[in-house]
Amino acid sequence: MTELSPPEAERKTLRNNVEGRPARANATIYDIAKLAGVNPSTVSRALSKPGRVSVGTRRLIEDAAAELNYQANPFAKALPTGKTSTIGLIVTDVANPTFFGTIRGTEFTAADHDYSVILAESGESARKEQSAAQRMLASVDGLILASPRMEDDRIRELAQEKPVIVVNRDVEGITCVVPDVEKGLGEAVRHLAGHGHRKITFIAGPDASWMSARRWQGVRQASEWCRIEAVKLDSDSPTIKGGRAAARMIVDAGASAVIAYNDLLAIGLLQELQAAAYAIPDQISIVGFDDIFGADLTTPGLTTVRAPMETCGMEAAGLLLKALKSPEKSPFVHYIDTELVVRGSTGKFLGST
Amino acid sequence: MTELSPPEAERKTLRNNVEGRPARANATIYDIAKLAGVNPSTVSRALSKPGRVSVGTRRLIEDAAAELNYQANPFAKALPTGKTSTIGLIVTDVANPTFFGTIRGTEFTAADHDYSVILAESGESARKEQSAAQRMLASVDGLILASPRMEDDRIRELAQEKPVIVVNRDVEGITCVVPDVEKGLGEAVRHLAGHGHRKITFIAGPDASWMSARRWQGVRQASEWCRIEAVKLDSDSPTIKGGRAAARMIVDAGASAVIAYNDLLAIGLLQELQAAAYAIPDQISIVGFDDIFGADLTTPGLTTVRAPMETCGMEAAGLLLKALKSPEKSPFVHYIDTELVVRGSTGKFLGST
DNA sequence: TTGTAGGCGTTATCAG
DNA sequence: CTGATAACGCCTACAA
Repeated sequence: MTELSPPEAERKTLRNNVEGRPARANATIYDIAKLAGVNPSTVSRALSKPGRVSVGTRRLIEDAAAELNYQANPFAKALPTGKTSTIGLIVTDVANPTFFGTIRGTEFTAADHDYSVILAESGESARKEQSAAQRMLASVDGLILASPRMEDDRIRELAQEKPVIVVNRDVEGITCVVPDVEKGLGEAVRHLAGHGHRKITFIAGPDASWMSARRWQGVRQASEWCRIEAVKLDSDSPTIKGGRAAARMIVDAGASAVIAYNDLLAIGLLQELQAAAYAIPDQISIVGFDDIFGADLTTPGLTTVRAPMETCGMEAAGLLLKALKSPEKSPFVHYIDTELVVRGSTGKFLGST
Repeated sequence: MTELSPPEAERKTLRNNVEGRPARANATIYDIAKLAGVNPSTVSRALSKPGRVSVGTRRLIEDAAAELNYQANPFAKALPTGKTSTIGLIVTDVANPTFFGTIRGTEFTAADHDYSVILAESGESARKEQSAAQRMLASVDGLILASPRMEDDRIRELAQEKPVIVVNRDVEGITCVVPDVEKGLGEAVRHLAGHGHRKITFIAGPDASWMSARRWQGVRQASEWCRIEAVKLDSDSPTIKGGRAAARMIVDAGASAVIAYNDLLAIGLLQELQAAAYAIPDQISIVGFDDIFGADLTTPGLTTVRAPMETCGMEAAGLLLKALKSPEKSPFVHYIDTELVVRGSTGKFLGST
């Protein structure tokens, strides 16, 4: 099933080397040096800081490198310099659609700058998150923490070792990228108020989530401004299941309009309510948050506050890269605008039962 | 802007936190050696192959390591050994829900074995994919290619350098993990046939996609077996948009039942058809493939063939790790069962118009 | 069982 | 501008 005959000769040809050496292992600067007739250190220089070498030898070296199909060993490179050309990204849940955008954005701008991203998942656990971060620390130039669950102090400790960018949360002393919930939530509340709703129910996410607290605050403020009432209800988990479970609470609370901590919750709510023959939005209006993939797949489509996570990911990676170049900018919070996306799950309240 | 005063003394203090210091710069085996009063090489041994060292010194060393909060430098470790404890994962599109499962499964079992995964995206381009693979090659122990777009030969070339596992495609000579479309598709076709459909239209994915070809083949075979007709139609892109665009074709083709290359296509189709006032499934039955997140969010829910991608990811990572331990198992294709998930988008054909 | 001495592939610091 | 030569942190024969 595998090859039988000795590909010996063939191999030798493949690894075209000065003397037919086992060019197997990637060529090194020594090989190049030999081929170009210069000193290895000159090769290193020519390759890393061209300009500090004469044009002649430079071409010579570049040609040799090309011929040998040279590929610098990233580990050897990282050893003396400490720079790994890698950034670490930790998300709480790889399978949570919220993070797809973040992952993608990060990957995108990282690749764009010839950086690799190594990905880890914390599974919503502060402990796992921290150990993942710790493990990563040694092999990356910097870290992006998406919706971190660990304490502020831990994050600051990390940031003392390597540059850290936090997404989706505001940590004092750390540069953060966070969707500016106020704008979108303001739009949402006004939208609801404009449709005659006098009271808004907010379904919160996990207690540990900074974002949840922030969103609730946003809802409350906007409600105050609009002179309508706002109450908070807790959920088990920020998932579709959690949303379904929360449905009864909502009904019991006599809500006519609810804003959920996230789309998953909102979708679960929508499903359960519909299953119980409630008319959406006629009897209850539902607003989600995030505008994840699938938010427009429900019937009616989910009205939601869009948080452009891909932009956040790109922004975060960009900031991190910048921090790697010029150290120690004073940290700041970078806000990304959110906006209301109106679909079918919200409308005028047409009475109960 | 850098430090002014001689950090000499300070540094000394910072390191070796015997006195409760921060232990700033990572400790090395030298530090441990000093603290434990042994030779660095002994430390190395004690840490990597305990058992080749006396219990006494071992404890001594482990304690010292713990105290210094020692963390081996992965790069220094990788240099002499060549092992990186990292596996590379390349997907065509990070934002495509199909891959979420793969990513997650891979990350999961990798982390479980103390491996990191570094992620790259090819953007559907064989060229970008190959360059990504090439770049990665140097920094990983092995590679997982999810739905690769590059040619078989290129993949085999890669596999000659480092172990490679392919997901979602069958490449001769390479260990692959592929959903066994036959079973699920067979169920789907029988399901449709059982509902009176005599002709099935398959909407294909990208030409370059091995999977698309395979699925079409599966549909054709099952149709033959069921004695019904099967025709193939091409799509622009395997996305919701592509699905919407294909709607007219479908109608023109007079299809009563369609099986789409993937769920995205199916959802797009569903949306567009509904927008044109077609009744689903009364006038047209729609079957997707993958059972991505969101497939059950549509109304009616999408009947689809579920491909358990998370399992595939775990399987792939597992196989790769195994290949890393014991080299050169003969490659084989590992099939993962697919199954039909019946939801609301399929049913009896109730006549046209 | 433990210490000695090289080496892994690059970069960086000096001289020349 | 270029060539020696010493790190970088760890591994591994080989010797003691």
